[in-house]
Amino acid sequence: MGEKLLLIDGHSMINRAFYGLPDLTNSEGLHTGAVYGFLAIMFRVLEEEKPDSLVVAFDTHAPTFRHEMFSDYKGTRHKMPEELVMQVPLLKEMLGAMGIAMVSMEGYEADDLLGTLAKRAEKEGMDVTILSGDRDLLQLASDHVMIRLPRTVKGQTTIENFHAQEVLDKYQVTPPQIVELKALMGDSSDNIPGLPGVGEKTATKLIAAYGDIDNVKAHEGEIKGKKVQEALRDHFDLAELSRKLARINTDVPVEISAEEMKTGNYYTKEAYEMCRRLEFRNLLSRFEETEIREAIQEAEYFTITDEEGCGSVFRKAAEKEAVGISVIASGSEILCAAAALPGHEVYVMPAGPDLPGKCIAEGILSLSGGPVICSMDVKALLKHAALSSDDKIFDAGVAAYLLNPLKSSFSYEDVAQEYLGGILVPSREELIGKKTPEKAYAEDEESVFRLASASAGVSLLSREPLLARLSETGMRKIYEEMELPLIFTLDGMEKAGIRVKGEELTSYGEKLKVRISELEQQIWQEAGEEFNINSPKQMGVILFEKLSIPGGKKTKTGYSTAADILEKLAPDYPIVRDILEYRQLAKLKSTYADGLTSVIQEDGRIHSTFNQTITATGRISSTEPNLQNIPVRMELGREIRKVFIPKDGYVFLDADYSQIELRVLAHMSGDENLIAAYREAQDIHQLTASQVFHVPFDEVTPLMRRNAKAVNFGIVYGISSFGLSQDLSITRKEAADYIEKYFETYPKIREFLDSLVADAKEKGYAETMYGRRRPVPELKSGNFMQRSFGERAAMNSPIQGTAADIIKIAMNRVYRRLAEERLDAALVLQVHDELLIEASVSDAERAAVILVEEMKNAAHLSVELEVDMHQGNSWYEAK
DNA sequence: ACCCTCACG
DNA sequence: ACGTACGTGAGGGTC
Repeated sequence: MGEKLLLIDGHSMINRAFYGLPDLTNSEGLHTGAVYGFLAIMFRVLEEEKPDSLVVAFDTHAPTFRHEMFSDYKGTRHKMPEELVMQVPLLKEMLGAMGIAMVSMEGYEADDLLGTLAKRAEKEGMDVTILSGDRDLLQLASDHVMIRLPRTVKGQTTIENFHAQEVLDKYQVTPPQIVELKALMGDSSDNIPGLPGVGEKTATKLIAAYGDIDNVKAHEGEIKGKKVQEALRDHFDLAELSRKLARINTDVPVEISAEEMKTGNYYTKEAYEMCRRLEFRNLLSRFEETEIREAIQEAEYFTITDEEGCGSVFRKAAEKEAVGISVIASGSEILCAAAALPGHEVYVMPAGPDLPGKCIAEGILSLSGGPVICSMDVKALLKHAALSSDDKIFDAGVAAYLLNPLKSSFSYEDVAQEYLGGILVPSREELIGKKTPEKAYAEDEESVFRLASASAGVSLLSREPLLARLSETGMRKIYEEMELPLIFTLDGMEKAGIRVKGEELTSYGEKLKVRISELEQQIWQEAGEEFNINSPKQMGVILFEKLSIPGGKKTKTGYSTAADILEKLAPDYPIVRDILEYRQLAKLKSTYADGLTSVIQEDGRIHSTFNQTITATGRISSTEPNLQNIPVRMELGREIRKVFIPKDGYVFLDADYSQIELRVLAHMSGDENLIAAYREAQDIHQLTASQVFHVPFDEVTPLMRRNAKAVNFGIVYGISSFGLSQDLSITRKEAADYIEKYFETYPKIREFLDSLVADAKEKGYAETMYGRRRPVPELKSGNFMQRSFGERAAMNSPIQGTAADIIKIAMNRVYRRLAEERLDAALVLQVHDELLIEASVSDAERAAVILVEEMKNAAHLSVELEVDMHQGNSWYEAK
């Protein structure tokens, strides 16, 4: 294979990085985002291409031969914003520090230098890659010159590659003809003039048919379209000029030796120092973790296809200090697994005739008590191998979540990007696209092997850097003592599931269906026409246009038909009342009656998934189905809870914290008044009303209590007078008045909330009592709305998050004690401040004591944690 | 894919 | 002036 040369279009790439990525500044206020973006993509391409030589070309300030030809020519260096101009010397300094060759030459653009160097290298038999953001470079593509154009779609950068053939495929013209195209259509970004009336479509058609503009001119008479004919006749000189401007000069007298271009070690001391100065933390780890990069790049891969081989892999793994494991499965059936061992070895084990999935599972289980078992998702692993909470495990997904709970997913490639210095691992998307691993496995085993290997490898290699970051951020303790045990607690709940009376759920649905049909007819009659009541758009038109009900616009897309709007209209319009009832019933039927029925498994139970790495605040979430939003507030919906029942001979124990968030607030703020209120009161909202409105406790009216309760909620959410006014349907002024009175009564609460905001502004994150962090980047926003949101999040997250921490502690303790004391009882649900246990009748009493005790004692605050517990033969009864 | 609506804490 | 309460997930409609 020939030598490989990588050429980078310096200005176009830094421009791309500047506009495509968020700006960064270091602590001295230096703008660095574009430099970072440039380096990130450069490293990515370097690792993909592994070139033997590398040159970065830059434009100069001086006018070029094109300006001499055409005074209006703009070129690529016009009008760069100051923040970007400042970064060019920084980039050059960094490249210099890394020993990377740079070229620029007065009178020529970077394009011309790239073209010249590419042609020369090609002549010498080298393969050339040009990295640029500028499509004009496509004219240089050939069989040995590849143009790579990065594109960012939804935050994901992909690179489009063009040899001559791809140019032809995509543009219907050869690379040299790109110039002819531009001659006809011009280019507004360079200010290259085009022929009037000729756009991309016409230009492509003409060049594809005639080859070049001279031949187009020669056949002027045949060309359809009077306008185009006229343009060719009157302005052909313009096209000739544009062609000259567009054509890259591949014969520039640029001098650079082969020796200068040779790649060496980029990770020099100078470059390291500069990364420190610019605060490129991700890049820094590249310098520190070259061994890790080598590990991935130089790992040896083995495929194991029989039991014996599988056995020896796990025996070998058992001797190691740590091992990375990933499993690809279809339901409960293992398709393949990968084990990554220290020392750059990765074993892929596809299940097959000589290697049953069960053996792989046993192999994983055999690691129990041995090495640290590392995985991107330990809970998923537990579905195949029931490791114990005493085993040493590392969960890279959970660790990465704690370090940044705002990310939507914790894939191995993200973890590699952030914590392994952006080492190159094939991304999931590249390997299997949008297909499920199951489907991809059926089509192409190999790609799934690589997926499993990458996942296992990254989980192993990321352990040290992730643990180090957890220690640095003070979250090592909650990782180890709260989140790791929780994996087993949640796994237990998922495996337990909850029994559901399927037939009753169905008949409940049918009952709803009858009433829904009645309402539908009624509504259509009242509307005077049939329409889709489920469509807010159609309903908006019916209500606010056809029936001229006042209530006007609300959303961007049209009329709001949300319940709070409709409720205000209900007293005056029967149709609105019917719609509200219809909506309620339709929701119950689709989401709950039908939705839950469809997820009842063969054991007659529903097994939800409890997600530990989703929420910004530290709460858990529940999916497929969501069992944390089963109706309770309205009686009709609440009835659904009657179908959730314990198995025969068992009962439900349901315990929930009473106002845990408000109690957390009382404790964290240290407000003596609120603390005292909790120590005395039967009813905190009534007492708040009494103190805020200055009336004796016994004279608090229901309305006053309701208002005080809303204020209490509002405080927890990060109070705003607007929000409160909406909730209570009062004016903003009245709401502001309530808030003011509240803060007068509980002065330390105001101080506390202010301090949360100030703290988060300074540190960039909000923090729970236990040290769990939630970044709040919105606090830095110049946008008032965004910033206000950040302030509310900074007030709410420590409160909601601390409550979440407390119930996690309680869950783990309950789970452990039920097991240790060998009670016939299991946790089955968590609903943020509520735990549900299914206990055998004989052990119910003892389980109840454990449940209440552990919940109350999960934290010792300056106010008691009060717990209400009920027993019942359905969730409905136990609540 | 995104919006709207609505169920829960 | 800005036009919102905090945190979730699911279903249905629309483009």
